[in-house]
Amino acid sequence: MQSDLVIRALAALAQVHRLAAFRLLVQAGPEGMPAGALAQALAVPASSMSFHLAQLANAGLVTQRRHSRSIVYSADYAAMGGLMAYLMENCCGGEACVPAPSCTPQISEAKDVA
Amino acid sequence: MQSDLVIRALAALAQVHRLAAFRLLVQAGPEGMPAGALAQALAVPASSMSFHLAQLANAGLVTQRRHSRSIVYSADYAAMGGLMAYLMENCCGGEACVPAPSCTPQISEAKDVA
DNA sequence: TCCACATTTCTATATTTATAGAAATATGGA
DNA sequence: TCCATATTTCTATAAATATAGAAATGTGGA
Repeated sequence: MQSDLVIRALAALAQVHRLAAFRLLVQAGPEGMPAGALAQALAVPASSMSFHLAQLANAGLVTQRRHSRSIVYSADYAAMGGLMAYLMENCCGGEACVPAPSCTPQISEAKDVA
Repeated sequence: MQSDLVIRALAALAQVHRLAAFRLLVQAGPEGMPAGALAQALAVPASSMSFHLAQLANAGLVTQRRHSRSIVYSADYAAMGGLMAYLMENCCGGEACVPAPSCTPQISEAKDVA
C-alpha cells in the first residue's frame, strides 16, 4: 500500500457518515449491506450516501457488487489490514513491535464478494 | 477512544505532511524530534509545520514538551493503538479476529516523555 | 412496453482546510 | 539588557470537501 492510497483511505474514514458506514460494513462481515440500508441506518439522503460510498470505494476500503436492484457494499479487510500495517511500519525504529494486524474472516456463505 | 476523537485522528493523518511527520515520529521512538527538524526534513515552512503539528496534537496523536528553545514532539503510541482498536472493533461480527495491536516501546533513556 | 424501485450522477451552495508570509512569544547566551 | 534562535499565532487567500435536491441510469415485474 503506497502513501497516496493511504492518504485517501484515511481521508475516507475521517468523516462521520463514512466512518459509521465503514464500521457497519466491518461488523456486517463479507456479506455486506446494500447502499439503501446504509443510508437508512445512518439517516442520510441516498445521494449523500452514494457520494460517501464512492469515496470509500475509491480508497479501496470497500468493494461493491450488484445484487438485483441493490448495490451491496462490503468492507475490504485486506485493505484495512494494509492501512494498519502502513501506520505501524517501523514503529519504534523496528524494535519490539507487534506485527501488523489483519482480519481475515472465514468466508461462510458469501463467496461472491466481488 | 470515542468517535469524535477518532475522526480527528483520522483527519489529522489524512494529509501528506502530517502523515509523513507522524511516521517520522513513530520511527523516532519516544525520544521524539523537535518541530524545526521535522519542518526541515519535510521541506515545509515553520508556520505550516506548526499548523500541522497542532492538529496532530489536538487529535492526541502526538505529545509535545519543551526542551530548551526547541519544542520536541513524540508519537503517542497508546493513541495509535486506540485508533486501530476502534477501527477493528467487532470486526467480522466479533468472530476470528486478531486482537487490537499495540506498540509499547521499552522506554530506553527518554523517561521524560511528557 | 410501462412503471416502480434502488442507486448514481449532476448541480449549486455552504463549509472546512491548507498555505505561507508577517508579527508575536518564549528561551538562553553575551 | 540586547540579540539570535525556535516556534507559534495571526492573517488572508486558495483549494478541497460536504450537502442534498433534481435528473438520469439500470433492474425487474406486471
